[in-house]
Amino acid sequence: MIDIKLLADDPERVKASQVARGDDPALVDEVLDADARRRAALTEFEQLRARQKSLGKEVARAQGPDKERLLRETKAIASTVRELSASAEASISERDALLTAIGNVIIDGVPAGGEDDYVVRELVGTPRDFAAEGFAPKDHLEIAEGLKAIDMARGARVAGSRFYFLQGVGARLELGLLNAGMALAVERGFVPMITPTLVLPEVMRGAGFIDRHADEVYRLEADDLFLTGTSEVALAGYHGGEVIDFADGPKRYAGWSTCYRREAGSYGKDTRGIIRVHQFNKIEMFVYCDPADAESEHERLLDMEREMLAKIDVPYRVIDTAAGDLGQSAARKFDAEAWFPSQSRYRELTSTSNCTTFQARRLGTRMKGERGNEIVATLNGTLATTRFLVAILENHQQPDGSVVVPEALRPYVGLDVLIPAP
RNA sequence: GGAGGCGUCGCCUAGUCCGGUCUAUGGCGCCGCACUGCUAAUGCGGUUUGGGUUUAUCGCCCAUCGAGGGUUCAAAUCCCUCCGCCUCCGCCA
Repeated sequence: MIDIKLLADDPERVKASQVARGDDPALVDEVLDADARRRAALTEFEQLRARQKSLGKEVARAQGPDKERLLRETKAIASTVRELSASAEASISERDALLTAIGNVIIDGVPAGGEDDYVVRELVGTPRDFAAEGFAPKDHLEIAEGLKAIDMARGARVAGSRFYFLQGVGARLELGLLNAGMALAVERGFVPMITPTLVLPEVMRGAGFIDRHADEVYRLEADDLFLTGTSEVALAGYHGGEVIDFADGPKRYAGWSTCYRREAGSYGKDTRGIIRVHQFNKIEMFVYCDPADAESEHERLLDMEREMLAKIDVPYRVIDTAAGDLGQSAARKFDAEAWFPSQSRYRELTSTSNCTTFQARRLGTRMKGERGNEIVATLNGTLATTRFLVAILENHQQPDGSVVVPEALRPYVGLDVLIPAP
């Protein structure tokens, strides 16, 4: 949720952000109007409520006819107090409904526009020249089938489309990758966490996954719980409602979890292999910090992602995502996209978002500041995920169908080369 | 799954039976001031969080006793639902 004070103090800035996102700038004034109605309704209620309370005290003290008279008076206003209370509450809900429709205010420098309006920040490595090597690159699934590393058909039989089994060297590669990621996180001072993957509605909402992503999320109706699509949700809820002490620096966590996504809006997209699936594993970094440190923490997360991409040794680029392609909570987002030889293009492998105070405000996560308790900033970023396997398999494939394990992963995978099964 | 107990403003705690001087008691901790060569001790004052009013301060007001409903002129207190923790019983990987 955005800070209502910012709307009042600098409405033009918020409107500019809305325009850059392709959202409606008129919302800003609608929220301000709704807030004025909220204050008016609240004041009206509070004044009569104060009257009711002071009458109540007199009632307690009074005797005889005085008491009768006071009781008549206070009984007369009771129903009005109730009505005013209800309309004050309604005015708050109306304001909040409008307020939650406004996305986080983008950071200066974020490119305006939609999905295709990103700016490439850097380009690392050079795609392999398979033609020069004399063979055509296979896609990750073809390679994986040769290695008996991924079984899509049985995945579909057991759980439906977009499910799969990782088996043999595929399972070992994933475990090795995730362990390498966790080791890096620990080395850099992140607290390793294995998080709940089912959370309460309030946590799901707090993390920002109900308002705009509702149909991408699995919900267990019988228990009113949600399956999380990332450990970001549980880690965002971890310090919900708390006042954090940053004396020892930001709180940095690395959450390991299985992730579940309905992929409702992506029928027919990336149907082959494990690029887009309903269930996968991921190590997600999550940081709570002083808002003043948020941008430097964002760079730190991006550095972590670069290190991880260096470990798997694939060509990649980093893009500064355009405003319209940001999540509701993000003020800026950097994606690292790896080269997929089978598609001859870069595809997202990691994504790191600076949510500034937007997410923490809804979650009620604060810190001791100079002016009392202040809302903290939160940031998140991918460290390693199942999709990395696609990039590893395709970029390190050999003409004979084997795949060379990137050197940095070998101690974790326990293999130097993945050899096709007989 | 069943039975019972508990949940109070950082921590501990009084208050709940029997609704109204609860503007929630006291202690610990913490902050400020005084006294003192320093520390300690002592004394005095302050110390939930959000919101409204206010240029701001001071102040005043509203809400907040696990959460949400209800009863009532009035709820920490009575009723209902839910959540969490503890004890016992049952079932079970």
